[in-house]
Amino acid sequence: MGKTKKSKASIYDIAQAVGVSPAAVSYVINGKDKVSEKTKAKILSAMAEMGYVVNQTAVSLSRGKSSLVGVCFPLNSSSLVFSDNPFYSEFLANFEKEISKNGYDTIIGYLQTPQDFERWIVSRGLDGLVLFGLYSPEIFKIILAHKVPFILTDFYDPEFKASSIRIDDEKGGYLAGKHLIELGHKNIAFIGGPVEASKVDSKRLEGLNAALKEVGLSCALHLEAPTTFDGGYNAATVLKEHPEITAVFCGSDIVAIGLMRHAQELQVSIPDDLSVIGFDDLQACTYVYPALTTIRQNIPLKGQLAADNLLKAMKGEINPDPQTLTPTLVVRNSTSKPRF
Amino acid sequence: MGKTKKSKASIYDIAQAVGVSPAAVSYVINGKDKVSEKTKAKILSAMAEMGYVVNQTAVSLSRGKSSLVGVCFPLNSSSLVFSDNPFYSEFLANFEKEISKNGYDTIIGYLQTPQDFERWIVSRGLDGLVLFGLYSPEIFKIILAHKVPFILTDFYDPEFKASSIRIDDEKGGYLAGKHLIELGHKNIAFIGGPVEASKVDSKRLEGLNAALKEVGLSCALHLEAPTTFDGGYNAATVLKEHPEITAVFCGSDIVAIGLMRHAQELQVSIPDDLSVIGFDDLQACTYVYPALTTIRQNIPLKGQLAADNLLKAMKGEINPDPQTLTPTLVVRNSTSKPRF
DNA sequence: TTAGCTTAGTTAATTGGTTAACATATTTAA
DNA sequence: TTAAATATGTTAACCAATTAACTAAGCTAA
Repeated sequence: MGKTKKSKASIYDIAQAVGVSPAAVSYVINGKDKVSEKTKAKILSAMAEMGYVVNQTAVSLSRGKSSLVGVCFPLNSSSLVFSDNPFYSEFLANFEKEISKNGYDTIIGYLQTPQDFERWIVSRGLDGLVLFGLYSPEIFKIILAHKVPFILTDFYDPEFKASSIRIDDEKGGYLAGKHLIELGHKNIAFIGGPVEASKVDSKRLEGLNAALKEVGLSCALHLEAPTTFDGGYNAATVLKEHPEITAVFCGSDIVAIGLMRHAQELQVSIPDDLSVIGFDDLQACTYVYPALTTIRQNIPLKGQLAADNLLKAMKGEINPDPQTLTPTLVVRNSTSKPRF
Repeated sequence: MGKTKKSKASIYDIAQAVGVSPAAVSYVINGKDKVSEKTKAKILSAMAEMGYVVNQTAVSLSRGKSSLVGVCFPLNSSSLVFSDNPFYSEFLANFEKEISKNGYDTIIGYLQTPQDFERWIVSRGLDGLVLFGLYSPEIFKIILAHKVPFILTDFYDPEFKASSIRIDDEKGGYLAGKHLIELGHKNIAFIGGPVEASKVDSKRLEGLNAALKEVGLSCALHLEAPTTFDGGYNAATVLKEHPEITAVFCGSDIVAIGLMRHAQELQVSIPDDLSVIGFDDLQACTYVYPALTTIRQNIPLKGQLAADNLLKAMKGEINPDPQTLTPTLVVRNSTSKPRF
């Protein structure tokens, strides 16, 4: 057996080895210009030799900053949202990559009650928060009360003085409409979430309507359906009763995928009998047959921007205007000219 | 303006308000039986009134335990793995749910170098680690050197004295083979990852072979393909040249989905001309047409077991035998009797 | 020459909670 | 009636950093 090495070297150990005070070591670690080059070199080499790694816990306690940010996925919505959607893995990976460059670590939470939230935020002393979608007023009260910088994703309310990131849903809807119109469709339907629940979908519908209006058309049919595979699946039966409709714009890819699936089972050929366009550009768009034409949002960019905005927010730079990403049209095989 | 409340109450504040020592407050918080009911009640009510929330950072520092566990997704593999696979969101959600019940928070990391790893583990003082798949020997050396309890997921090496969770790949392969045999198939192909890279897939192939051997058959064709949509897509051309093959078992759903897609483009009808069975049971299995028959692994259970095993490992209870989950057959519409 | 400024450090309080060791007061047992 | 045991606390060292305030030596300029 060799010497029993202490499992972790502290600045005290380094200081003792070099023969200086712990403060000197701390100054070197933090790049403060208070130590001579000679001493600095000695400290640095002792640190390397002894395998020194800073104890973030101690730093957090003494500085009153945790260098920890929380990303929260609410549990009150349908659990489908998380497991269905590669969106979250992809967002998280890109967010983490960016925020970790700045020395922050990411903690995740699936919280339900305001009490859970408070415990989570306060006990860990989170420096910042990323919130998805809508939370209850009680939860917002907690967040606001503790003055934790936070950013909103896929949700925007002018009432909140917070940075937020969203996609230009209206423009997305417009692009979808334009695409269908250019293909020659006249009777276009929209399938989206219940209006009061999904502001996002109603914006997408507005965009569609704007495109239709430009050419003197209007939405032929507006179906409400939950934002799930089954929601789209069930909508197919209604569509089957409206043979005059030659194209559908779905507020989400997942709905479009469910719709296509059932349509095919009902002998409705896509895109020959019915053109379908979605929104999001999930990976699954390329798996389905025919591959789904859709409006793409750039998820990696969203993750990166979320990190950038949160970093700014933590410095007190809050941009009350939502940061809006521009969606793009991705044409695949689920849309074509109408038959007649 | 009201009174300027201190932003966070500490045990000192509580102690002062009640007129006891901070230690008494600490004992109450930790349920130590050292304080009279009367005093305890006073402390508890002061805590409630002053909105006391424990400072985990201070607890971590003084106890030398962070109550933080890390879940690490390696970056060196194809990024597809993460964004393609709802597996990770789903695993994470269930893992977090279970581990948070025991007072741990989850921190995520996408680490690359051994140095990144070391900084991550040591500086936050992580109490435990969840690792996915295979890491470099240098990274394992770091982990072992710091004696952090960890568990392995989807990877098992008897060399490591660590708990691990995997699925019974061999049994899964057997179930797939059995299903195809019972449908009457005689010429069955296998598509999987390169043998040296994917131990998992070779186990699955072994299971298939075992089932075939029971009825005096053997694998008609073994194709190697990367575990991606494109890997499956490209394999379809080879299969087209082998009309005698009536069924394929793919080592992963994603490969099966790519294969089905191209097969349909090549006018190979599924399941009439070719039965396809996958492995994993991704959500996408129900999106594709026809819905994919597959071997299911119970992801929520996997997340929960990962948490349970990690909790045990942190108590020093390491089970060197891998914990093996049993896969099940999920029959959908991509498999049927062969035409002839 | 001497007051004043740098440079290169050190000292010690602070962050919030834990816990071993100690101190009384009260109960119990002999 | 005492000694021992129990109940109910308090004190203070400790965890690993940070940082304001202090110090001493060396240098500069008038």
